[in-house]
Amino acid sequence: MRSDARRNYDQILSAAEAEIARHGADASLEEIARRAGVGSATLHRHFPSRQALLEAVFHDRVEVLCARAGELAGHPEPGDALADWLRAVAVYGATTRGLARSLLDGGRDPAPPAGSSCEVMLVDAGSGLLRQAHDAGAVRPEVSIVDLLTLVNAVSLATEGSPGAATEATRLVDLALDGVRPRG
Amino acid sequence: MRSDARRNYDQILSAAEAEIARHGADASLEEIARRAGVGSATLHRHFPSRQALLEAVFHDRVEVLCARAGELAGHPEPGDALADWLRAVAVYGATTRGLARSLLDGGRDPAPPAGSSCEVMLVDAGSGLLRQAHDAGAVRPEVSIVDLLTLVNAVSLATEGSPGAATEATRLVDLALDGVRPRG
DNA sequence: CCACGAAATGGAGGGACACCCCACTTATGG
DNA sequence: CCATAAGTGGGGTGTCCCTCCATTTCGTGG
Repeated sequence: MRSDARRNYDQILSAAEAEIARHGADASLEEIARRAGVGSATLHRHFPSRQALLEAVFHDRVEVLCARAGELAGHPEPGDALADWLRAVAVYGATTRGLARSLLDGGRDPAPPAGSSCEVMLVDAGSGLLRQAHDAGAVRPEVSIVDLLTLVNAVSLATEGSPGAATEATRLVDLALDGVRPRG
Repeated sequence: MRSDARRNYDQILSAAEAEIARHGADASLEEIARRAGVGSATLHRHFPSRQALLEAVFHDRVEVLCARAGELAGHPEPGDALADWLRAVAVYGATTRGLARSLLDGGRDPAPPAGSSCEVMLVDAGSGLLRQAHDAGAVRPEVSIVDLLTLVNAVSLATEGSPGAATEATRLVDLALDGVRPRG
């Protein structure tokens, strides 16, 4: 990759990060190009679709979440480890504008870039935690990782943008984990 | 209201219904006006914002849901009645393109039209069912109707458009009601 | 050091959209 | 029947996404 191309790529990415933080997943691509100091054609060559740009912007953050799943893998209480991780995913999604929406669309679309999408990364990272939780009998056997991530992402989506989004998202995830009906 | 105005209003509404069913909440307002056989200015006068149009389109359907809540009010098992209703709301949202999105945005926005929005209608309708369920001890006391509708709407949003959306939505609502953790 | 080919660029332009203005049409009550 | 106010829609503006292509820039082999 030529050095000027790399420089432009990075500038676009950081402009996109700022703009998406301000306006969410629907941020104007032209405005991003403008702020990055490049022409719109350059943006479109580096990122052929809006989804591609979103994935690139959120890739680092999602990687952090995946790393957290790795740390939690050895936790003595697999059920708590899974719950902690799901809460973390929900909070990230609820507080990072556009992420939840991007994950939702990314999971729906024909998923052009094969297995490297953010959604796939999260599924892979969560699968291990869920397996351990299953083995420990801490999670109903019929629950899949896709179920859990769908639910958590839905919560992120629904709470994103509200004041106290993180608190709200955590509450709702806990509610789904424990159930609406009282125990006992 | 003059008779021709009323006629145009109705034509816009039915065109919007068809177009939103085809393209979701992002349907083109110009296309709706075109299919209704009116100018775009007419559409914008009758419905000052996209949200206003969506609310009008979904008003009837939401009313049906509210009526269903009324029917379920006298059910001998308040917990089951609430669960039935929440499932119905989730299925409606998941199978009616654009509804969930509309409810989400409607609940977030400054809500211009005071208390007549679809979101408020559902909150009102659900409050009675939840109170009865609370009294019967079938629902945790700290759970509010807004929590439940947010969760259910989130599920609708996340499953909308997928094949078998209704089944998927029902599954996830049941999961949230019973909890991810097994009962003991 | 330089010239050259490939890589990269960005501005212009096409097509679509939301929204607004304003000259014109039409329903309706007296 | 007609005056008037309500209602209309075509066209204009500004924005957006995306593509084409003439031009510039990089990096390398002589």
